[in-house]
Amino acid sequence: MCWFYQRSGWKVTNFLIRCELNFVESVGSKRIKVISAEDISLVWFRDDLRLSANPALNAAADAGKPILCFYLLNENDEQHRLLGGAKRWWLDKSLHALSKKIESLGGKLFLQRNTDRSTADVLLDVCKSHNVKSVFWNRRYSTSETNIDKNVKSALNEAGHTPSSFNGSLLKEPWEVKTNSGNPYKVFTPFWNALKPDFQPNHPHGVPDCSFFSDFECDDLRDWALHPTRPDWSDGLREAWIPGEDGAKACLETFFDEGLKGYKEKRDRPDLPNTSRLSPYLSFGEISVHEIWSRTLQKISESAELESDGWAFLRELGWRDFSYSLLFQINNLSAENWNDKFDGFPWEKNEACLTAWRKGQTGYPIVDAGMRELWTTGWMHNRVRMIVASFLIKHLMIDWRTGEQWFWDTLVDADTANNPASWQWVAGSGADASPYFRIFNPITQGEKFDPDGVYIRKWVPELSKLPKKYLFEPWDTPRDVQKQCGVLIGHDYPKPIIIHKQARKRALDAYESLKT
DNA sequence: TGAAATGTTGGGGCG
DNA sequence: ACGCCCCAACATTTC
Repeated sequence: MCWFYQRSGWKVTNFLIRCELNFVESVGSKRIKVISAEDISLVWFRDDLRLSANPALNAAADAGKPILCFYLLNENDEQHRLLGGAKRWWLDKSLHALSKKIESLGGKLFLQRNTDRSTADVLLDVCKSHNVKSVFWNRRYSTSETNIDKNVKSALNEAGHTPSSFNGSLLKEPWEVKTNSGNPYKVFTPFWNALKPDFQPNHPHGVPDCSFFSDFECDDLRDWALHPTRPDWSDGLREAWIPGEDGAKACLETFFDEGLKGYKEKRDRPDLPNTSRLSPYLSFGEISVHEIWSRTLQKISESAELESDGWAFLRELGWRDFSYSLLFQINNLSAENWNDKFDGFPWEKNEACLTAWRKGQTGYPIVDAGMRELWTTGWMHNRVRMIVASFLIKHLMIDWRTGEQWFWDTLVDADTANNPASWQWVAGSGADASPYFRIFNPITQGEKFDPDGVYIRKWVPELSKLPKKYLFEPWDTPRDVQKQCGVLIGHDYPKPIIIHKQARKRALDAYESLKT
């Protein structure tokens, strides 16, 4: 069982406390030197771990002063949601890549960890110590993050520094897309129709010409111990991903070469390579969404047959902005139902079922394949995310927040906005949400979207020899066929933990009770 | 960016 | 030739 809980809450917390002590012991010996007579600029990297097409960095370059590149690992959890295990792994690699890139340009990334002070105090210290005049960053959009950033901004202003912020991660700022009456959209399609026509990508091109400030001592990334140990469960992640800006660019090109053509239809097929897999890069800001937009438009203009596929892909970028606009409007999108009717929903507590879901042992092959892909690679195909989410929420009737938290811990692309917005969409509590009575059938969804069973056989190898006829409902396999295929249902692979038809009825009854 | 139940239609088998 | 049944295929509605 140990492997299983390694990434979840309390162990991570204990782990952090250990590291915090180490840090406190070692920090006293470090002296931050103040050597520069000339003032410098600071670029505060957060969810924008890239040098190219980075508005904050470009603005700093335009200011003409040497640039101090700064990253703060915020583990002061009163305000900030701690990263899950998979993202901590990714962050480690991404910061390493960013450091190398900055070093190749003659600079250095200032790494600092924050466990007990306010972010504003940390920033003020750094600015004072290094004679920083101007501070540049790209904006974040959750309430907890905007609160932090507001505090930092006013603290810097009071102390005589000059903070300025930019849009580095969205197509448009949430407050820029409004209905005629001036309110934010609550339905995706009109939101998209309002955003799409006059959107002009405006992130700068390439890496700006600038000089870096690197005369400082800072934390060693290795001491942050973001990489998992005891056990190191990250092999599957390492095989699946190349975090960092170069990996992001390579990923985009691969998608253009192998996935874009046919995207509109095939993006729903987990057995095919037609999704972009850009989500983790986007969530860390390793690639500019404006750059993706213009490169896609360029592809469309080069080849007319990519028109509908290209726009289907851009529309998904629109969903990302839509999620952020919801995040921006609500105090805590991962904790509060967007639609407060759901506050009274009779969620079930069932640890055994929850564990089976997390481990990919529900007895429904398409669900288990997805959950195992997630555990192994830190990622899951979008169609399968909807299926497993629907299964947890509607078949097991477990609170969507529980699923959202599991995804937060295990996804390399766990996104502040997309993750909770999508869970709420499936639950029916979200904006423009899937109607409550839309309950995925985990058998027919498998048949429809993994028609040859390639995806299921890959991730649920114990079923790999089953003929297609039984692959989606393995419990119906005759005993002798089970023996021939080397899998005993109920022994080598679980019987379904819940009967679809009964679960469907139970969910419909529960949702019905909301109305009264 | 569903699924299931229910309703309708039309062709073929058959008395 | 006709009515009747069966049922697949499709359409509509209901959850």
